[in-house]
Amino acid sequence: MAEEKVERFYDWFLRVLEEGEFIDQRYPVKGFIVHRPNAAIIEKHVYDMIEGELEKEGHKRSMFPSVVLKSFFEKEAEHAEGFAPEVFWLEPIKGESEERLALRPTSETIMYYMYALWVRSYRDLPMKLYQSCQIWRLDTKATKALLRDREFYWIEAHDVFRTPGEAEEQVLTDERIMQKTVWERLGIPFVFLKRPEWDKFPGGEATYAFETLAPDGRALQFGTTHNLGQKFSKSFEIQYLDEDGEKKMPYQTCFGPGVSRILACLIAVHGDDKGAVLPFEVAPVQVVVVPVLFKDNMKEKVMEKARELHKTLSKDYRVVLDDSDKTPGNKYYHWELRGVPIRIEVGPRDVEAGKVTLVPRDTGEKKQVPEENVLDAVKEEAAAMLERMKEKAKKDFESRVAEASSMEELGKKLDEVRGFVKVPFCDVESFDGLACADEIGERFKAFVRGVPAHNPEKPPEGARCIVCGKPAKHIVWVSRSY
RNA sequence: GGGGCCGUGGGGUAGCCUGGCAGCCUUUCACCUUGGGGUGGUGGCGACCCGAGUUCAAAUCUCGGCGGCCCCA
Repeated sequence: MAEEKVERFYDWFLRVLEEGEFIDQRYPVKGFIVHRPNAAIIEKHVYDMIEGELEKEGHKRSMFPSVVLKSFFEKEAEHAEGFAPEVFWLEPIKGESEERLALRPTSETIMYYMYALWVRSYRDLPMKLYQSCQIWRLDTKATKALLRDREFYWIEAHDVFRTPGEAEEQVLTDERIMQKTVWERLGIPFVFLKRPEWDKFPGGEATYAFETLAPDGRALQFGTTHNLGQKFSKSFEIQYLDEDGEKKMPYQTCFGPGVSRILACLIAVHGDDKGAVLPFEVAPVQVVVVPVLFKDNMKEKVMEKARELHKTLSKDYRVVLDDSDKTPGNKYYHWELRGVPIRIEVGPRDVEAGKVTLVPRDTGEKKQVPEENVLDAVKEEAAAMLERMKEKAKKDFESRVAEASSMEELGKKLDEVRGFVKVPFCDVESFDGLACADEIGERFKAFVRGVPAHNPEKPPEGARCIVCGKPAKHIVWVSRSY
């Protein structure tokens, strides 16, 4: 299956994105790409989906400035140090403040200045705001379309709580939001990993990441959520007066689902050698009607039927009638590349039988359905298709998680399964394990991604770190990554 | 920071070594033909990264610049 996708993933990926008119990367600035309608419309649906869930969980939409004062940026020391190499700085404006401005690489230091003004009383808490926006990070490594750009689109939700327990609870809520959207509705399987101590968000107490697997075996992080503890409330002086009349510092979390990355995951996880395969809910075109015309007396009848179908289906769905003069086969390839979930063919045979031919994108299996049932048939097929896509993706993901108990075996398994390899490891909860992680990095170009946030596996009795041989405290997930 | 590779129509490429009308595939446009898995044909639009040098003549050789990609620290 899908040789090209696996063997030369990025070539395949770029070909689908460009030929399918999802993106155009000819804009001549490295790391900045154009999201064409086919991409932007999917991204809009992904935004709607996640924003909807955030709002159900009590978040309110807002919009903050995209520039940050240097002095604000530097308030939280670890944060400033961590992000400094990736910041785009603006030239100071003549005649105005001498202080430099940065384009936001993330918005903590912008939003929390305001939070300090807004949070007064325990009655103001919890405060839960999100914004959908783009951010800029000057990544010096090789850029890769949608996977590693210098400008990307995401949502960031920033929450403020009275208690550390509420902050911890929010991390679980964030995970549930991703389960309900990225997995349930988009069919992208993922693992929710707590990052090692040395790989935390700069300025946070704990970092959790959502990761799926690209076909080439590299982990693809499409979101993170951080428990910030009181680090930012301290440096930004966010305080509230509690019921007992005491001034207190709140606890914070922030959650960042990467919308462009989720689009990349959709293409990477579900695509095949013919191109993209999109979940019905987010597809820019959900159904394409292809009339099959012959130069005979049926021609007009077929066209008429096709127009009728287009009209009927358009009541409920995003539909295109492809009445161009290309041949049918050509149209099939065209729409398959773009990932259109359902194709409906109408030809003389169908018209005579009072039926239409319905073809789901994932299997390509044609079936005839009575034309009066077409709306229901599309609805049913869309649901069935999502279930098949989920099942297939999940099976693939699970088949690419392996275990190893030595360095040699780790190297072997990484190549073999093209995915995650679980190994006994000394320590990810302090910097003690960093040297071991570095060695894994050096030998295999693979990284200790962390341990599952829930029910982490316990190392068996007497298990030892595969690098240093000290007693293993954890079973960690290792993989190459984007 | 060190090393390597490469810039030719919208996309992919040949030509470069050995200087001589820039070829092919794809895309796109028009017309005809075809139409249940990329129909065939005719015609059209469209390119040598920039600058200087050598030469009768430069995509090709030399020098400089700009841009992109890859590998290593």
